Amino acid sequence: MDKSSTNKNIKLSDVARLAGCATGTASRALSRPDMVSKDVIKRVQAAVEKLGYTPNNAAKSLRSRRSNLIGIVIPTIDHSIFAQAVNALENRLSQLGYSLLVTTSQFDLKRELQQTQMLVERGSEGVVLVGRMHDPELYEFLRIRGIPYINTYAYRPSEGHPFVGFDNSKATAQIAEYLFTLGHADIGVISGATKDNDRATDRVAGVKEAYRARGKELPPDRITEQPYTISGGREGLRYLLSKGKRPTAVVCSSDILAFGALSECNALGLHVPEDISIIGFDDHELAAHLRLTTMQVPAVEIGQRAAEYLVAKLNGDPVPDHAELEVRLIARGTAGPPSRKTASARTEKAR
Amino acid sequence: MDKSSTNKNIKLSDVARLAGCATGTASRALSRPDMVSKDVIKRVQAAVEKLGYTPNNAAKSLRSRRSNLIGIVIPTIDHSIFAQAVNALENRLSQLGYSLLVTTSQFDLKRELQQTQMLVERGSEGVVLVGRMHDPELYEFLRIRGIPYINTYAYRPSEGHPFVGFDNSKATAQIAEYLFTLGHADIGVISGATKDNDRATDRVAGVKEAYRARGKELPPDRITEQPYTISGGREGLRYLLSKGKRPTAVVCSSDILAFGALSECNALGLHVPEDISIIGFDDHELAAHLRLTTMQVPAVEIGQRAAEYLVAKLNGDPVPDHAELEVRLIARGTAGPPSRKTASARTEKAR
DNA sequence: TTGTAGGCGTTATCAT
DNA sequence: ATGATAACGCCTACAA
Repeated sequence: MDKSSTNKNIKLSDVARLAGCATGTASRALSRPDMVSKDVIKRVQAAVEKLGYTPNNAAKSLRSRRSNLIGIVIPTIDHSIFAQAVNALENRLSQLGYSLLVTTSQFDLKRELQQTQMLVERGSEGVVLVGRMHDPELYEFLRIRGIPYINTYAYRPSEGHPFVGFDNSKATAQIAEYLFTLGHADIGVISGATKDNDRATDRVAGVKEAYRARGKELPPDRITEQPYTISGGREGLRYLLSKGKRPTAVVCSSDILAFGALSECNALGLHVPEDISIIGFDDHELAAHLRLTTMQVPAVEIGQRAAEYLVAKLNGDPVPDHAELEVRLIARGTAGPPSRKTASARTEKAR
Repeated sequence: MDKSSTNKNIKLSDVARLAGCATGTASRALSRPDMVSKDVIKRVQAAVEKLGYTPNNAAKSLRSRRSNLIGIVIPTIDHSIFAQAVNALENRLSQLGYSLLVTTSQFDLKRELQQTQMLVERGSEGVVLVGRMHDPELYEFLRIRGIPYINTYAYRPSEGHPFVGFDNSKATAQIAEYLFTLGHADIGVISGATKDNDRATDRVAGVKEAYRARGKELPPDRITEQPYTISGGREGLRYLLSKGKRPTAVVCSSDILAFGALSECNALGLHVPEDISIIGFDDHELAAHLRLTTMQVPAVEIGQRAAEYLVAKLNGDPVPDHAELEVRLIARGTAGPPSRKTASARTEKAR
């Protein structure tokens, strides 16, 4: 390592000169060592080392038309379930020789479109998207440019897009069915904002479908939309309690909401699951700790599979366009049979 | 929007031809509209629209020697406190016209070096680092190439590097001092792995320093290192209880560890804070919910400031190299005065 | 096996 | 204000 030099603009031709060969040869020595003599390779490597040469990726990309960059547009990174997937995605991409460009849509489909275009301009060869509903122009943009992409955290192959994830509405339908089996007949739903959010929308829809499958309907006042926060969950629970007879069970579309609901039950002196059952979604790191019954989401596998899918596509390798991953209902302590006695009208206590 | 064409390889010269001007003029029309006539701008924009032109970023970077890319190497994204900072960093960078390349070191300094070099090869103009201890070669690499960088989540200006963050050892010293003031004299520490992790190391050191400031020493068997998980926290608490008389308070170097410790106390029938005080670090989203007394860390501000610092440096704008951000001890329900009666030796219950 | 030379798409420079 | 031309650093035919 040459310590004194301020070797900023070392280029391959400098390496070649020092190694006593042509630039093209030096290039081959580095990227196709099998096409070059042992001796030259050694000299080139020595020169690289001595000069502290780093390839210029812009030039490489320009010439080779390959950036080795993958982009992801995520609603927000500040969400443990997405963070886990991004982490897994990055690790797998890194192993496969790709780097990850991360950007956020803030749950705004127009912004998602803009950010995707930006990622592509920046050279992303493939794009990871969250959910299944995107601006139609987004799909068109990707199609025209021939950029491979994959929808994650959702599964709806009939829509004709590549998916790695699970069907959100089937997942909550399964939760509701589980509650029905336990004996519940009156279920409330605390949802995150459904606008521009197909995961949230589908999760609410799943509960409705489960009702319909039993020939019933989920009443509109059994659904409340709240911000994805603890206090959103608390507020949601209070809302549900304020509508006449209280539901015997509550399905939350994220664990954070469920934590808030749990917290509010605690504050109100409601016993879980005796007085009311609460079920979450995600299997957050702390769900086990709080004994929350919840739906486990394969975030890590989603990240890994998305990486593998895109890289396979880019290499022209065959790879299925649809991977339905398993979600698993983890029965812990917050859901049980409804209590025999009719729920006493204690809603006034809820403010 | 031209729907039928498969406009992949539209270049600026195509736009220029359609707009009836020279390539260079078209370039200026897009990037320096003030140097070009209104008329040409309009024609160029129309041509861009019609052809669906997207600039080739590799060519742009190669020629202009600017990538508008910033890189970050983070131990893991899968950690709410880092996720928050990355989220804030990305949002701020996006506003400033930069994109973010994210990569992870997995708490390994050699890997951190490699990843940093990779980020720079990929064209990052600036680099965000976590912590203050890095491979010396990393600093050298950045210095030689003249790449601006900033250390985050730490503050030690005497080391001669740019910092935006807080002094981890001062923070835990403050926690220990708070406990001393409450009347505690025997404090245990549950730390994350300190290897290659200056934040963890400094946090342990802070408690030691607080002891020394009072002319005492923190006994080695009052410190345990555990993985950053709930069960790490539980295990850590059990370890501390297994060493003779139990400490009256425990400082955890992250909230996750504290949640585990709390959980274990609960399982053991230990009342918090009557029997034992527990303090965390981070002010995790759920800390308020669990009434955890903890140190609040300005993750969002760290992310924003890091973005602003690097962009200012790249623009040649003056900007201070050191920003010490405030941490704040949030007193909630898990720390209080030690109980009067001598703690009964109930350690055998802790397995 | 190695050298030579042209071009990837853009912006900068120098004219006009 | 605009046009022409030359790089930016690398890779890859093609020639030797």
